[in-house]
Amino acid sequence: MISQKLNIYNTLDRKKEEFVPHHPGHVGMYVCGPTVYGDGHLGHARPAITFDLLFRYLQHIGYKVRYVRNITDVGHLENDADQGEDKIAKKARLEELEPMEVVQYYLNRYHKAMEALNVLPPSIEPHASGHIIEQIEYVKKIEEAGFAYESNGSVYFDVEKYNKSHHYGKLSGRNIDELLNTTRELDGQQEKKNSFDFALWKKASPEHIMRWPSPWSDGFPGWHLECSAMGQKYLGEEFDIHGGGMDLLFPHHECEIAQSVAAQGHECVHYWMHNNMITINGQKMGKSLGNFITLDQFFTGDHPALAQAYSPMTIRFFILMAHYRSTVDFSNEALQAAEKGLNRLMEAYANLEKITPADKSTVEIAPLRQKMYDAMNDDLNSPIVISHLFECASIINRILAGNESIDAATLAELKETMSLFMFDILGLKNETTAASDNNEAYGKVVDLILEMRQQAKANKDWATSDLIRNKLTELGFEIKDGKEGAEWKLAK
RNA sequence: GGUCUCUUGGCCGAGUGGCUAGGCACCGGUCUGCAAAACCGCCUACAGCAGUUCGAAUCUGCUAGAGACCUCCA
Repeated sequence: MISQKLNIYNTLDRKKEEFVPHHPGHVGMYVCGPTVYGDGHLGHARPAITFDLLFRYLQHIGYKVRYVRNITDVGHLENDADQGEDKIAKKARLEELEPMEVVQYYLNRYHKAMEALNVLPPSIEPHASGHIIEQIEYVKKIEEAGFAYESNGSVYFDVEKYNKSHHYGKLSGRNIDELLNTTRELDGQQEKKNSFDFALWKKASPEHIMRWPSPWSDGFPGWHLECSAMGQKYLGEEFDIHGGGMDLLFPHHECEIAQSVAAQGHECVHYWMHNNMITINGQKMGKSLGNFITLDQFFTGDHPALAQAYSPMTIRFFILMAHYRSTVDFSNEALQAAEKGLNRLMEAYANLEKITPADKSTVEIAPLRQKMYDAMNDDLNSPIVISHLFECASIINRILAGNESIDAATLAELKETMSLFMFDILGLKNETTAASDNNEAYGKVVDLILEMRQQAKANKDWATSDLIRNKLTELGFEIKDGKEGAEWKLAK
């Protein structure tokens, strides 16, 4: 166990707090996962990467973490549908597929994208559709506690009653009076006592495909229930961290708090963490606005707004270059800057192999290492960690240029520190070397060509030398001339 | 309309009362046959106005602009 005092920003109090786990040595964390009825876009990468960073760091500093990230495959209403049919059911009818076929298709693609982004799989990835019984039981508990009422086969949460003994709106900083006039007309509104009441169970209309039997009606669980039910099932009545996007703060997370307090008499989450949005032209990238770019489109470059393809690691690095609670604006310029910066770090790391240790060291690594820990402990300040990694890169380059020297022990420390923060904690990985190192014969051919160029240079045959270099560059190689011959690598 | 947040150099993006990150781009230099890469140097900003303070990008107020949530959305 590495002793680190981690501070995280708790949305509940709007300030940074020291993280103290409920059970010493263990962390339970729940993060709202995707609704799998479409391809993941850049916005989906943000919480995945943010909480992957937290997951990795918590494990690194010695916690045993159970990380639950759900898959939403039922329960959300389609707002543009006349009868409020289930999103997945609607998509299924359009494509004439089984609802679960649609779910499986997009889930597979989601997993593939996450793997490409080097996002570790969570400990448990429960499906809402696999937890209907738990959700029904949860509704019963809320009913027994007197905070729910049945109306025409549906069950609603009685917000007004709840608010008499608790504060509905404590997380999002709202109060019930403000909500009175600002709630939208929805299907089933006439069944509710108040417009701000939310559904715990919805009776299914005859054409609704996804439905389950319940004490109240054949129907489906309400919008906010799955996270409460599955969080409790796998992490207990009280657990440490609940994460998700800021756009889920209200009503989703607010309702979760109300549900858990109603069902079990107390709150269950100690730290609420929210990642900010990714914007495009200053506006939130989102499904409803139709301004999203899918992750696959980024990887292939196949989108009118993209000047080029961006590798998964460029996307990951781009997201980590900003703090998770800041908005980050998408642009080709910013992505290209991230790509170049990442290459620089990776090259510097690879260049560690070329360093010959000296007797004395003119550089110190320990203070840098501590600064990186400090940054992580300060609410996961990944941009600061990255700035120190660039400092490491600069040190390596200065050593190679002969401006600094390093002894063997410090060199080992430098390598270990960079590897720890770049690969283990930030979760970056080297994409380029893997591509160029894995075919020996092919590499030797390139070496041979460069040897021939070296001959030409020795003969001062600049025309031939430049021709070879230009042709290789055209083919996507990057040639670097050094004192002892040339080096090459495959440019991306 | 209500609630909340943001506005940092050419671009991206940290930073919350004095020590003024980092990346990308630009420019100058070293190196090179020429380039590239690398190294050295340069660029020193905090929307505007007023206030608090010995001192403010950082605190307070006002003004302007932008965004989020209030409806499924990461």
